[in-house]
Amino acid sequence: MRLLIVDDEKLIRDVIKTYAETENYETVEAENGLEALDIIQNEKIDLIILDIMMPKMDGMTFLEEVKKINNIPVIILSARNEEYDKLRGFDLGTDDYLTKPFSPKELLARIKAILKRSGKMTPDTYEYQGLKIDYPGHAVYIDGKEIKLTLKEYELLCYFVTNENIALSRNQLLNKIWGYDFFGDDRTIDTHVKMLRNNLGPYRDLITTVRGVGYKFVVKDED
Amino acid sequence: MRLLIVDDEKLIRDVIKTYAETENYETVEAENGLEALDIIQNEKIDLIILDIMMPKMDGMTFLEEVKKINNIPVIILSARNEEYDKLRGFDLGTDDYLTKPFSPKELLARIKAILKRSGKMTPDTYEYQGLKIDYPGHAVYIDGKEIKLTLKEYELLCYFVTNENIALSRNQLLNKIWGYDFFGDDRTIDTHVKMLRNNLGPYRDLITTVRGVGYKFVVKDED
DNA sequence: AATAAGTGTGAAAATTTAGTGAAAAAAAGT
DNA sequence: ACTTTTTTTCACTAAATTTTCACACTTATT
Repeated sequence: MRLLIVDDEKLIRDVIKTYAETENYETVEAENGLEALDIIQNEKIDLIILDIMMPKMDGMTFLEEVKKINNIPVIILSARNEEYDKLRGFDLGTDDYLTKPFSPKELLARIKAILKRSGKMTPDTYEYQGLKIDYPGHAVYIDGKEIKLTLKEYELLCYFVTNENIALSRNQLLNKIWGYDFFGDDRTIDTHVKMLRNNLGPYRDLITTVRGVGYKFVVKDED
Repeated sequence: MRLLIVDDEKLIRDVIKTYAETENYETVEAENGLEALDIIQNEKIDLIILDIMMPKMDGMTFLEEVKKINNIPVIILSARNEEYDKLRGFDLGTDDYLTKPFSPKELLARIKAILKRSGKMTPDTYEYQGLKIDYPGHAVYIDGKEIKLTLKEYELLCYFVTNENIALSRNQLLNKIWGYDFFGDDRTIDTHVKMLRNNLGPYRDLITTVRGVGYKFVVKDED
């Protein structure tokens, strides 16, 4: 879950960021509407927290733009009694409104609520047949029995399952799991895939090789 | 029900006290954080009403201490428009926030609400097999015999048990237990975990290490 | 069939990480 | 002021993880 925090005051951004991170949300910050627009066009953002009072491109204008471009839910922050009326006209369908000063608890509660109803809740487990990943517990089970994976193997598996049926190049895997600053050997991945496959036992074939590209985690729809 | 009112202005304490008593709450007063800390360590308090702006030990510091020591719910009072970073100390669990000037009626409503839900939500003991934590008493028992833990060990254990089966990163532990302003060594945690494990004796294995991440308190469901 | 390119794999080497005891530093008691 | 306790840092070790690499193997191409 990635939240975009749009506020011109760094202090407020920081506070929100701090609390958001305790709930394991990733955060991205923007200090004005222009910056924010740029971000939502280039990154995947699940929810925007927007201070309506800002210099440069003000909140209202930004909000209009967002609603044109796509449907990311927005939580609007505003000083009490400020432009509440202006917001009337808005379709607050997926959105929420909060007056300052607000308690972080309240904000987090609303974030949770909105993400939930917009169907974007991160599930905390993944399951496919007898394969189960318990994300909070950092654990993987096969037919109910925990299998022990190293961190890299675990990360690899998680990345695979969030990209079911998509071929992932070695480069993609390196960048996402090892980070952009890894300058080692491509083939390191192969070794990790090997070990992951071994650990997956009966499910080892879910990871297929895409020759000349990389690997793919293949699952069949089970309707 | 005993409420602790922490505010440097006697006038406000008196107002709150008066109203609280109409609802048959007992009240205890403190005019600064130090005094208040002393009280919560020596008396049974069910709810704290805390003015965030105070001399001596200010409200935030006090709040952090309270949250470390035990789990008493807090209603925070604050002048409107006061800086938001003051909100930082929130434990988002059981607290509430109220801006001055507030109506006594509103305050009482929140008191009632919090006491109601904290009555249900905050059990005052934790038990798993022969391991028992007595929160109000700040004590831990193994098979009925008290074991003596240092404060950090106790805090660590409490945080673990409230996050059963969830892998906790060192960072998370540092932030939650040491506070966001601790800039020491990661490995300090390891040492404390070591000591906690030693003290847990037969239950030492409940704390498992999650390599590359941190630690996890693992309990098996006992249906 | 020969060749080239890409992949699987086992094992060794390099690196990282966690457990630990002991010392230093800080805090609390007396 | 002194002792005791708690907390933190640190260095060393053992162990686990990660990476590299050589060689066997597979697949695609000519």
